[in-house]
Amino acid sequence: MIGAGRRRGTHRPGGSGPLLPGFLLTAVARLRTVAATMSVRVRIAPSPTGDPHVGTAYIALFNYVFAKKHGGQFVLRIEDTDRARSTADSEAAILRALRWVGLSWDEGPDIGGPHGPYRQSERSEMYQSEVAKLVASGAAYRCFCTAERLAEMRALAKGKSFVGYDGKCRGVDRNESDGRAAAGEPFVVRLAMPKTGETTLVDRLRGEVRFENTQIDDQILLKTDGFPTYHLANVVDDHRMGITHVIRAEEWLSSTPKHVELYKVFGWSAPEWIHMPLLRNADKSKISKRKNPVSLDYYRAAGFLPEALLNYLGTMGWSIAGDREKFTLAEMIEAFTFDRMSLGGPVFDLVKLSAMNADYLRALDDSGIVSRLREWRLGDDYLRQLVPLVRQRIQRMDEFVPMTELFFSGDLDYTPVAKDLVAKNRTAKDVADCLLGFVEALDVQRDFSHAALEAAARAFAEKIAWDPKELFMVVRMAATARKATPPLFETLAVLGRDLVRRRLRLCGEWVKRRP
RNA sequence: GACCCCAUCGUCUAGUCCGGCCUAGGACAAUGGCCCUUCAAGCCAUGAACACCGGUUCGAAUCCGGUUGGGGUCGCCA
Repeated sequence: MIGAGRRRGTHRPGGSGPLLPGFLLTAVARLRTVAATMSVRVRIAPSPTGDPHVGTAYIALFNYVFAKKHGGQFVLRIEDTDRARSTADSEAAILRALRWVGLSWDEGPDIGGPHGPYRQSERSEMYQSEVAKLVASGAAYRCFCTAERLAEMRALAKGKSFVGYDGKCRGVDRNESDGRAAAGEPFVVRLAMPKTGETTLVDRLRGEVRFENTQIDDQILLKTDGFPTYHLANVVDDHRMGITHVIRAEEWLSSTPKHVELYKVFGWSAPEWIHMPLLRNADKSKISKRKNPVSLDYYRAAGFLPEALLNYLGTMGWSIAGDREKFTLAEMIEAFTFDRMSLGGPVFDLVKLSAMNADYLRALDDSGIVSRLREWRLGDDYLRQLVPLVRQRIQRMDEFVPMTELFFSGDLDYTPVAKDLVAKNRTAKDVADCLLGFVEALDVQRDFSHAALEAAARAFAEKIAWDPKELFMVVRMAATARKATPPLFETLAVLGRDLVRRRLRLCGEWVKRRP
């Protein structure tokens, strides 16, 4: 039943009963299509908790293209409900990176729009008032369980078929619940999922997907701190912002029934669901920073052209035609349809991306390449950062290029420093663990000034009980493949977080692999 | 483990909806050659896949079922 006609356009939720004659059906379908065409509104909703992710650009691209194809709007919304991890810095980096790849939005936190604010942290009252309605109607309830109890519960459920929340507080009497809340006892609010039956949804790419309700636990909607979880905020905002199509990564598919239930209890009509395949590492697991560079800033720093990256992302799961893989954004919009999606998770392949980048680079004329090089690292700004690092060392200008070569390279060859990398009192594993551990520390180090880096390095040295000097030397060699360099932290600061982390990780892995 | 999704060359994919035109096409990578002072580029060529089993059918990569395999989710993260 599901098999027939799925994933090839023919699939449309809604009435198609045999009650209408064919020509009328066609007319209705046409009307519906026109209506949908006029009203398409989609969004990308990144969480500002880290580096701008290549997966965000991927999903944003398909949202953008779909919106433009149908003359609709593409909205950028910031999902910063995780107060502990969200940073303004990360948000700015995400916007900058998205703009760098060539995407733009019709509404967003930076440009405003009729459905603002576009930052969830500024919409708290909306979630509060919406969730109050659910509690009043009994569709949601307060849960007073402590984190400790939940952890115990999960430990107990390990290996069992159901591992979600056991519903303990669902039976708490309303008066008691009100009283405890009034008395200041901390609580979260959970959605009271139906305990029987099933929830079905129609995914544009897969057709009907069904879930037994017994498999779905009572999702937290409001956290103890009063902030909403993704599930609540996303549904409330999508509804209020008039989002018609939710185009997001497949990892959301299993929580979609919770969202479907939320739309139901709110009495709102749900958007169309479109779950995109996940970008993968070479081993087919979900793309991750340990196995792939995932920061858009890395791709920029590594000299990829944004239009090449965007084109490549457009070939991930989608094809414009059987024998064609190079196309512009405009061509993609022109040709776009979800009917040409394939659902196997595409492996993100740097080698193929590089080949495509080569095509784009070589298609430029000479001065085109020159201006790209200037935008990249051969501009005054970058050169000026280099000068303080070499002015004490330079005697003639002809030494500048060889002296600063490492600031213009990508991945390095560590063979020349191989024997020095692992000191006599250390094993290769020590050094690799150290490097990889330091990279993890740098992942959350947004301030990349030399002073902040030095503080971070000293703290890390203490943590792993290494002499700071030894750590500094290992980091120096990993970041530069040399033993003699300009001052370490100034060097790292100029190289930037993406290049530094990439080199340190590669060096760590290289050391580990070496016999 | 439970639930959900997926399944064509090593990788990205075309073909699958509407079964025959598929001795399965293109691209990246690989290999060999041509070109060339060298390298790169370019050009030519080669190897490389319908996961498996069963069913439906005159005919299946294509439809159905099962198996296997891979992935995702199971957070007061998104």
